[in-house]
Amino acid sequence: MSGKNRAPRRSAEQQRDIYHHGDLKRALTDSALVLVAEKGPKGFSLSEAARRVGVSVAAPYRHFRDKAELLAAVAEQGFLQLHATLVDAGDSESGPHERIIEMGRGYVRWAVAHPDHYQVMFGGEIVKPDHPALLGAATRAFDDLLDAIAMGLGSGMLRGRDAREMAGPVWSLVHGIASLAIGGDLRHVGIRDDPETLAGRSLAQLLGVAEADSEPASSS
Amino acid sequence: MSGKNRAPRRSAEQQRDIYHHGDLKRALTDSALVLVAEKGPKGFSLSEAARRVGVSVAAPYRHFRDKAELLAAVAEQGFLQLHATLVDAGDSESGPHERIIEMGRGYVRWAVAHPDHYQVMFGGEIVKPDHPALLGAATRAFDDLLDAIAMGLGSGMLRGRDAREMAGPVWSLVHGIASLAIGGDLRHVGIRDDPETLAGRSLAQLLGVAEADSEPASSS
DNA sequence: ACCTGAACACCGTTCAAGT
DNA sequence: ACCTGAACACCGTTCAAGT
Repeated sequence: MSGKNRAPRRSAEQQRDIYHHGDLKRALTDSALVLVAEKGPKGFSLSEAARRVGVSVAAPYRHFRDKAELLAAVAEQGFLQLHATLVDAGDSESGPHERIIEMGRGYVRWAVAHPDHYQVMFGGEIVKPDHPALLGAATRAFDDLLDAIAMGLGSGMLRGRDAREMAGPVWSLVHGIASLAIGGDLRHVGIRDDPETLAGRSLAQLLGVAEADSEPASSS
Repeated sequence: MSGKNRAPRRSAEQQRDIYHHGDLKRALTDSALVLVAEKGPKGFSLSEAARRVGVSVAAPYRHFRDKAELLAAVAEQGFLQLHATLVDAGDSESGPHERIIEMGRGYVRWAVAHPDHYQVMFGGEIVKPDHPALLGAATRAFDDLLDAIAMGLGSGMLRGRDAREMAGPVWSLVHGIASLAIGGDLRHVGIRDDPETLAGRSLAQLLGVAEADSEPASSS
């Protein structure tokens, strides 16, 4: 009796068997994340991700509709990390201008530190509404900025009408700096400032405030 | 005698023979441009470009080192068009602020009108310094903006220290708007303004000037 | 339920061979 | 000098078949 009697036969591959016990999906996204960081979003291939994780090239299709859906999962992870970075950056400041500026600096810092990941998130290979979880994660990151602006408006210390209307230029500015810095385009035209510094200066200019010298003087 | 006696045998393919009389290079870039506009930079393939132009898939390698070099030629064409657009936009204005704003609007207008072309130019598939002609064309477009700022500084109507330092935020802002608009990201977070309008508003804010209502009132 | 093997159509790139 | 034909290694995706 008992058709389930399967003792662990190959002890060398024990870990692998356990790893894939319903978690091939996570294993693949982890592998994809590493591959994207190693060879860039262009060099990433679904086949290699499958090989690395020890399954056939057809196996991923049990967990992802296609390559784009796996990349969407990678992008989603990126937005979660970016969200955490923005929350951290915003927490360390009290005034609305400084808060927005520090969030912008944090945004650019994360982007240039993870250029390939950032390119997956914004490289245009994925249509975000096709992947609800990705769209949600992206929206959450944007909401961090939106909330900071709304708080500033509410306190009266920031002038403006609508938070969403004000968030457009701010996001565009930091995304533009991140994107051009990653592509090397700023450097190519002789702009050699550190991107994070450039973000701070640009945001101060956009918000119409004099810029603090480098890092904030104190946190008290 | 005469080994060159080759009368036109296949009249149907006469045009094609003439077309490739030393101009396969141009034929391929033209074909690539159409393909990129039709199927996006992602869907573009060197093989299909060759097929469309009526040569074998190996033929392009006589004229381009690899796929990237053909894409670089396409990107170069894009920067030439963008340059022309910026010159046009700048010519129609006299004050430095208005000039810069109109150039920014022109930049975004061209980008959203040619989204796939723009993605080839900034999608990160090409390393610009590897293709001197491309780098030159890109620099020329950036110089349009640089010149407008330098003129404003020279006339004293624009305040600031260094033109290149001021160009960074301006370019980043319009590139960010163009890029996020093309990716649909602005729409996804509820920012439904026309990108060109957003560019005008954002630049006015960055430059610290009150914005003119929509289009400039008159050209005199 | 989940994975493999094999197949399909399609790439980018190389190279000997043709004219 | 310029192009073809054929080959190579590599994709993404599908599907019958295995356990």
